[in-house]
Parts: sequence; C-alpha cells; structure tokens
Amino acid sequence: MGYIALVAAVRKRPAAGAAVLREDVTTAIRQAVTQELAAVGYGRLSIEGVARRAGVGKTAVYRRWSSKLEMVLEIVSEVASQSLPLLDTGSLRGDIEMVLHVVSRALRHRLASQIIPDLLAEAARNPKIGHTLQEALRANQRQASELLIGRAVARGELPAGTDPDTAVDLIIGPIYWRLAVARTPLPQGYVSELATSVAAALGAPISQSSFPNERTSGSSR
Amino acid sequence: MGYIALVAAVRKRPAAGAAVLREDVTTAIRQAVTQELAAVGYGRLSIEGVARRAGVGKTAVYRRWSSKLEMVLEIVSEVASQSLPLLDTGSLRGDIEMVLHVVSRALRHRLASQIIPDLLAEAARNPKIGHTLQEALRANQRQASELLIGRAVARGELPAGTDPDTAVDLIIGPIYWRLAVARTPLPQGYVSELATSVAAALGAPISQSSFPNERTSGSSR
DNA sequence: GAGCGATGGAACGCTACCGTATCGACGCCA
DNA sequence: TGGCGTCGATACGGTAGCGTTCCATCGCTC
Repeated sequence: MGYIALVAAVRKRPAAGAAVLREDVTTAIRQAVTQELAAVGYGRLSIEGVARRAGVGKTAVYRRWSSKLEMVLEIVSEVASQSLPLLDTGSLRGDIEMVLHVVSRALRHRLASQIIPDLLAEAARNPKIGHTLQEALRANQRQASELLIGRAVARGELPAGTDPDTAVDLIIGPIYWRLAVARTPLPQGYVSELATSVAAALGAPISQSSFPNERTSGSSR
Repeated sequence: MGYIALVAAVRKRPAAGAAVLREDVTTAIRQAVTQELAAVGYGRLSIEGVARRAGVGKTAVYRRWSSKLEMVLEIVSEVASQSLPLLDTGSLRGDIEMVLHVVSRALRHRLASQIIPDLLAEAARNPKIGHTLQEALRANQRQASELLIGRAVARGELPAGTDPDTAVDLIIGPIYWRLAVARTPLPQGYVSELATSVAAALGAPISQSSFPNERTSGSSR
C-alpha cells in the first residue's frame, strides 16, 4: 500500500491494468486527517473518524494505508519536509527576523498550531513518529541554521565557532513557546523586537562570563 | 465527589461516620495517573487503565473523581502550582542561570518531559485544561518573571520598560524547545552559556529602533 | 464492640473502533 | 468494448472502555 499511495501521491497511473485510485478521494482523506489531527489529536484519531469526515468508506482509506500510523506519517512528513527559502537579507538580524516571520505565520495557523505540538508530544513516546519528524524537521532546520550562521560568520557578525544547534534553540525557542505553548497573542512589533534580542543573544555567547566557566566541550565545527 | 476527593487530598477525616477513603489508595491512583499520562497521553488515558495500573478497582477511582478530566485536572494542578524559590543571585545573568537550571532539571525528568508537552498540546483544544494550566503555570511564571526583572531593573541591568511576557519567552523558550521539543541532549556548559546569551538578549531589546545597533558584549556587569 | 462505608472484584448493557469481507455500480485502461 | 479494480455501503466478530450496580470483606470511628 505504501506503493499504491505513493503512486497516487505522485499522480502517476499504474502501468498496467485499470480502475485507479481516485485522486479526489485521496485528497479528501488527506484533508480529513489533518482536520482530525487538529480536532482530537493523534491519540484519539481513528480511521473511522477520518473516513466519516472525508465522506468516504473505510475501505477507501485501508486501500491506501495499512494503519493510522503509516497514514499520518506519510501525510505529515510530506507537509513537514518542505524547506523554507532563506533569502539573504544582508544582516544576521534581518535574516533572523525573516525566519521568525515565516515561523510565526506558520504557527498562527489554527491547524498547524494544534497539530505540531500534538505530534511532537506524541513523538516523545512513539519512536517512529519521532524519527519521521526528526528527518522532516530537524535536518531541514539544522541546514537552515548552518546557512544562516555561515553567512553571519562570513559577515563578521558572529565568531566562527558558533553552534548551529544552540542557535536554533535561541531563534525558534521563544517564538515557538509564545505561539504554540503559551498561546499569547503577539503585540505590535513583537517579531521585530524579538529578532533584535535574538541577534544580541547569538552575538554575545560566552563573552561576558567573568567566572571560570566551562566551555562547550562537545559539538565541534 | 469533589468534596470527598478534597477531604482526602487535604488529609483530614470526615467529621462524622466512619469507614474512610484510604490514603494509600488515593496515592496509588495519583501515581498511576501520572504514569499513564506519560505512557499514553491524555487522549488515550482511560479510567480502567489507571485503575489497572494502580491495582485498585474502578470503583475506587469513581468514588474520588467523576470523570477523567476532573481527575487529571485536580492532580496536575496540584503539582503544577508549586512556585519556584527564586533566590537573588546578585546578577541578572545569575538569576537566569538559576532558573534555567531548575527548569532543565524538571524537564529532564522522564515523566515531566512527556506529560507537560502532552498536556499543553491538549490544552490547545480543551478549554478547561487550558484554563487550569494557565492558572497553575502562567500566573506563577509571570510573577517570577516580574520579580526577576524587577531586580535587574533595580540593579540598572535592564531598562524600566522591559516586558515580563517577552522575557519569559526568551528565558524559557530556548530551554523548553531544546529539552521538550527537540529533545537534544545538553552539552557541557550549555545552561551556563545559554544564560549568558539570554541575558544579552534581554539587555538589548527595542534598541534597534532608537539606537544604532549596539552589540551587547561588554555592556553589563 | 457495633456498624458505617470503603475496598477489590465481577458483571451489566452500551458505544466506539478495529480490520476484514462482500456487495452492485461504474469509470478507466488496454 | 471488456474487464479490472476502486467506489460507497453494510455487516461481520472482536476488543476496549464507559459508567453503574451488586457483592462479600474488613477496617475505622464512635
């Protein structure tokens, strides 16, 4: 079924035979899955519920995916693996603000802001989900972070040793907390100010500790 | 039943009559709830599962709470509403590092790191849970933030207008993202460095509009 | 010492889903 | 044009949890 679903997703028809999975049914199911995920979460999501919401028979679902896990993984990983563009704005602060805008727009969408935390929580207890999200999101993220930081280093805005993982924490953490966890509305100018703060945070690691503190021993690069 | 549960929770005995809710049974149920929450999440948590895990009859559970929602709310809000001490370390950076240590220790506990994101995700779709967590966590948080920032302002480390909510985002966001979302292990010295970065972030908000981009490297202290 | 009432256990009828099977209808492909 | 295979529908037996009820037991309070 992984095969069949793939074929449908890619919008090609099977080479031989006839009578083909209908594209519109597949689309309806996909939509229903995302809506059900937002409404009841992964834990409570049921095949019957999805079929009901999509207005199709259970058969149509089982013909495409063999289990709820497989179905959800295929659908969300497709959405999650899109990479963001990452234009070069000319400054670290500008780059960060751009990323924050993109992320905040995404997290303000009702479906996304319910589905993402739910799946991340589920990932903590289901290794397969964890692995898939890891692949889809983290790799992407790290790549983006390295690009963004590489630029800043080239510009002389950051020291060469800056850790991309920590940078992701500093950039994504606050906006994610605000929108997906605390769910507090953003005041005017919030993203812009946050960008400034985060840029300052990245620009001033280690530098000021007057104590004999340990340094980051791990993660080279 | 709220009454009976309350009585048991407060560890007082009913004034009249006899034959009382057993404290050890109540404790066993509480433990089972937290374990079930971590294992399967709120969405899949079932009364039967809790009773099974606690080694008690369903009856014992229903005698204390009338529904899974009420049960979970009572149990988690009790745990969540404890406030952290917040010693004055003498500097903003020190205060932040202390908070980060406390938070990171809490989030590294297996149960907490699974239950908290799960409940927060659930809160996004269940108003009662959202409200309870809001009460238990956010109020506490804001108070702590105001205290911490008030001190820094008094020391002259921060300008007077600093927004406590944004401060929470900057302080909690990165460590929460790291531990509860990305679930990446912390390298040596991470918390200390993060504290420095966050202090720098807090020290340089808004400045972007008025001042020509000061880089906070040697500013504080 | 008496009895109230909580205890675990078992069973109740009920609902929701599971995953599978079978049906006639019909559209697409060879 | 023929037939393959998907379509929605419906039904299947099975599992799980719901919330309630009844039970004999036994510890605590008076």
